[in-house]
Amino acid sequence: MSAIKVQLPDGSTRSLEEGSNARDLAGAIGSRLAKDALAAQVNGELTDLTRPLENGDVVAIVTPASDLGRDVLRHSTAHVLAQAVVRLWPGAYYAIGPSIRDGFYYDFELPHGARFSDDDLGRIEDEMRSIVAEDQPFLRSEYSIDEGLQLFKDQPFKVEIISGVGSGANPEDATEVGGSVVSTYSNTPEFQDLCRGPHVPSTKRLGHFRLMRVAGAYWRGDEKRPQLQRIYGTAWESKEALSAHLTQLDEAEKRDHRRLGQELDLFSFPSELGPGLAVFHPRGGTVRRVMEEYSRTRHVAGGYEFVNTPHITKAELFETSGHLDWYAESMYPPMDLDDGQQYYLKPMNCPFHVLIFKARQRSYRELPLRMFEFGTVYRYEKSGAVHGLTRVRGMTQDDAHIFCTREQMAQELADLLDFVLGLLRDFGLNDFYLELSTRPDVKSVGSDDEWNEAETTLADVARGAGLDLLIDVGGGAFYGPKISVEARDAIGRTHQLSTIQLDFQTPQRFEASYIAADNARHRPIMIHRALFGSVERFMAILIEHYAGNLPTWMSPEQVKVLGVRDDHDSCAHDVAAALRLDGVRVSVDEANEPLGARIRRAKMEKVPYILVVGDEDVVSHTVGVNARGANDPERGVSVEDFRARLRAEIATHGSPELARAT
RNA sequence: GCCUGGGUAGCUCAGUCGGUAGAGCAGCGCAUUCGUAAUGCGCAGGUCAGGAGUUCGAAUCUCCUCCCAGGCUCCA
Repeated sequence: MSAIKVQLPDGSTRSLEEGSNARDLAGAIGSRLAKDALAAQVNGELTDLTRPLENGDVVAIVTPASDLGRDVLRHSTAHVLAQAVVRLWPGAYYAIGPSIRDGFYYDFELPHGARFSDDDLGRIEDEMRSIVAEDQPFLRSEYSIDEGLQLFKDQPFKVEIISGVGSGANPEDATEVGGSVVSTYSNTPEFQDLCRGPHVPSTKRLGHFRLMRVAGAYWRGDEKRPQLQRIYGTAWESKEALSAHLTQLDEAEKRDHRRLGQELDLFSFPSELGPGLAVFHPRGGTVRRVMEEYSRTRHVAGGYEFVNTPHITKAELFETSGHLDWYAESMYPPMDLDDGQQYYLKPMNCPFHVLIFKARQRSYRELPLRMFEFGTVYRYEKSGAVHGLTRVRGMTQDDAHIFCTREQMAQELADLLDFVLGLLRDFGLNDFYLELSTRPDVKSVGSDDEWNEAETTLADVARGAGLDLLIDVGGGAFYGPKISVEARDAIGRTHQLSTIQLDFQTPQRFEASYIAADNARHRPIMIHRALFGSVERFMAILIEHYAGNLPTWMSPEQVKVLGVRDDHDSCAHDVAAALRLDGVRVSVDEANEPLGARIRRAKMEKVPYILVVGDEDVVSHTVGVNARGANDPERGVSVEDFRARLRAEIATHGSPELARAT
């Protein structure tokens, strides 16, 4: 009997009989591993356990509690979902069912125009559990393209995928099939699915899943093609992991900015105004004001000048800029005025800033010229796209446009990236990576040379920042590529925040120029940049990042002072007055309710500091300090000490709580 | 825009078979004077999202519109 040798991830080698597979290997290593094994990674390629190994292969056994393992079991759970749906709705078409972050989905079209409703999820889940209990093996078979077409002749979506692979029309289908071989998995003769694999050995290895929701999804993500119904599920390697995930979803829901916005009385969306139009209440208005004031201060220091522009304009402006060519659909419809002119609400600030640049002749000595505006724009977002403060129809951008020479742009961009990251850090975000979005396939203007230069310049700047850099192919604006700063929040979610776009086109379209040292006209280049993105969205992200516990410097109310009895109220007012001298936002909650009730209310309002004054404090000029997030209140803190502490915390934008939590 | 689900007091929600509207919190009034997350009693609060229809009778059934949620598409 000849033997083969395979290499393990730790570098050691094992001898196996010829024809052995990864399951045999796992068994040879240990019974525990054999029991856990879900799939294998052979020379970097994910495969079933049953595929025969070859001499010299590098083999890793994939187990459930790993990213690859979860991926495999989620994918297999998606197959079980499809099988369950076909059992319950004979004749259902099933399209694709990949694993995704935290789970999986599968897209279906039911016969006779039937549709899933939320109530169906329970029955489907029950059916899936019986399939799991039946301990069905996942068996792989391989066919030619023609055989595959015959096999799935009753499944139009599968036929399209197989034909697509044959013709090479959809390269991404190669992830469903594999090259020119059509592979399938069947658990029982009743259900067979087109799939590249790999899968777990048997359905009994699954089971810690839950179907989450049903949603519409266009076939191949194309809104012109039929809309299928997608069922989303989550699946994990253990009951504990599943329940931890569900708990985390609950936690995320508790910090949802829409919920906190209501609970903390920050903002609302009056239905009288229409979708995606928010009003900021006094408390939310305070947060906004603090954010804007801080941003202004930083921009002054950063060499920006401040401009203002109107909210509506004649159509001509957006014809020149090109926005009407690409974005007319998502602009509010024009107003037709008596003079025959059409006026639009502005969806962008940049063309206005170009006009300011053009208002007089410019010299190279003025460059870089940095114009900043909190510019309110209106975009007619599709009704299904609006979402809380993060996707609205009226928003204020912290928008600036920098006009500079080609020689200046690399340095200017590098300085800008530095400026951006510094500002974001001041708001308490500090885990970043960058994304470079390149020229879109169709929606774009300009020459290849210009785009190449712009992309190369941005890429160099991005790499110079020393952060991870991802490439988002085709994700740029129509006039130029962009760098976006992505930030991870306190619960690990990532948000696209600042964008920096390099634009050679707009100055040309508007024929902007400056006089250079050679006494000739030259074309400036333009950098578009927004740091918050929009004030509304950035506020939403911060609210969720801090779970509503905004750091003291941003809190709508920073201190609440409570007297123990009503004869302490005047002392409470004195303390508040002293703090107010320091610019602290402070109020007094007078003692006509029990202290505990007032403490509770202040806690629910997430006030950073609750000060209590009683008999001892009146005598010794002290307060009791109940800090948000601290375990125990302090007693007998001198008013002067507290003032100094608070001043320092506010000045440094400190967040003792977040520091405590991490 | 499309698919699914939803809209009852300021907020969170209950409301059975179609029989005429309910709780807790918040608000207001009175009493209570208290040392770190809920003092007691009382009062007031509703076009059941809006409109049309079926019915002796509609929060409840049907249709249309508006708004919200989760997705898909889109996101300068």
